[in-house]
Amino acid sequence: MSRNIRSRTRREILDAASRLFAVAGFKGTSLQDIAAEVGCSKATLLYHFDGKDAILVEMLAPAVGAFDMLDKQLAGLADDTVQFAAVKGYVDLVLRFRREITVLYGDIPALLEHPALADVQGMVDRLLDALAARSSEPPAQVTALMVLGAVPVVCMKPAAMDDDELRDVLVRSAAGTLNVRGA
Amino acid sequence: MSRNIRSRTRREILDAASRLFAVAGFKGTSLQDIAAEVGCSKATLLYHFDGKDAILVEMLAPAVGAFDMLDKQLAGLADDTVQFAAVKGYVDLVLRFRREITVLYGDIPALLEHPALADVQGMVDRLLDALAARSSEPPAQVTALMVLGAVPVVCMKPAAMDDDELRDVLVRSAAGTLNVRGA
DNA sequence: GTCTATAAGGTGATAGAC
DNA sequence: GTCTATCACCTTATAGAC
Repeated sequence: MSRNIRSRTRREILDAASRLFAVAGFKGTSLQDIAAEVGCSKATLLYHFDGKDAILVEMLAPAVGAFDMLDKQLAGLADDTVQFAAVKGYVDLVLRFRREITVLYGDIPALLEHPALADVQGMVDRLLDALAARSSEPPAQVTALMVLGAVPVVCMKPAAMDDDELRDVLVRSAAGTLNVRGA
Repeated sequence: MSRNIRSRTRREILDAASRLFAVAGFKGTSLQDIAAEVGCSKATLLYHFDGKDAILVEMLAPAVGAFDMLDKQLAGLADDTVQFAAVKGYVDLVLRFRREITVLYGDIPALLEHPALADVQGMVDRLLDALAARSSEPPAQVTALMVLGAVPVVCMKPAAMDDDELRDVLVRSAAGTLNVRGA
C-alpha cells in the first residue's frame, strides 16, 4: 500500500514539526523549516500528508482523543464529585501532552521574543519571583506560574460580572492558589 | 511636521490593528487586512508606521509601560509584603489592558477555530462546567477559567520537580484556586 | 518514496503621481 | 497624506523525472 500510515518518515516529520511548532508557533513555521529539520524536501512532506494543516491535526490527534475520553468520563459523574475529578483529569491530560499543549500556546513565546519586547521577559521573571514571595522552593515557583497563567484567560472571556467584582474574585482565588491570605 | 504623532489616522490604524490581532493573532493578520478594516491602502499604513512590527510595538507600549511601573514598585517591597502586592498589581494590570493581553494570546483561539479542532471547543466548555462543579454562579465560572489557564503555563516551563511532585502541587493548588478540598 | 523545478498566490515594503 | 502600481521574497502545493 502506498503512504503507509506508520512509516518511519511520517513519524520523523510529525516529531520535527511538533518541535518547531512548539518554539515558533504553527503559523510561524513553514514547510521549508520542517523539511530542513527532517532533512528532506517539501515535496516529501506533502507526499506523506495532505497539507500543512494535516500535519498539525495528526500531531494533535492523540491529545484530542485523550481529551475526548476525559470528556465522556466526566459526563457520567454527579455534580458533587465531578469538580475534583475534572481537576485531576485535566492536570493529568496536560502533563501527558506537554508538547502538544506547548504547540497550542506556541505563538506567545515567539511574540515575546520580539526585540522590542525584550525587556518584558525580565519583568515577567521578576513578577514570578514576587508571586513566589521571592522563594526559591520549586513548589512556590510552580504556584507563581499558575497565577501568571490563570489571570489572562479570565480577562479574554467576557464575564458576567463588573470589573470590581471580577478583580475581587481574581485576587482572592489567586491567593488561594498560592495558599496565602491577603494583607 | 510630517507624521504627526497623534494624528487621527494613526489612532484608527492602531485600533483596527489591535482588534484584528486579538481575533486572528499578529502573524495571522496582514497589512492588507488592517488596511481593509481602516478603509485605506497598505501604503498609508506604512506612511504612518515604520512597518508591521512598529504597529504592534506602539500598540503594546502603554501596557508595557504600566508593567514597567509595577516592576519598579515591587522591587522596593520587602519579601513578606511583595507577594500579595504582586497579585493585586498583576490582576489590575491585566484587567486594565485586556485588549493587549488578548493580542498576546490571540493565536490560540485562531488555532482552535481550525475546522479539524471544532469538537475541542465543546470539550473545553464542558470541562469548565465540571471545574465549576456545574455551578452557574459567575465567581465559580471565573475560578474554573483560572484553573484552565493556570495548568498549561506550568507545563511549558521545565520544572525543577519530577512529574509526580508536579502533579501533586498542581492538583492541590488548583483546588486552592477553586477553594475546595480534594476527595 | 524522494527528488528538482515550477506554479500560483500572498506578504511586507517601496516609488512616484496626485 | 493618500493613492496605484510594482518589487522581491516567501508561502503552500503540484508535476513529472528517477
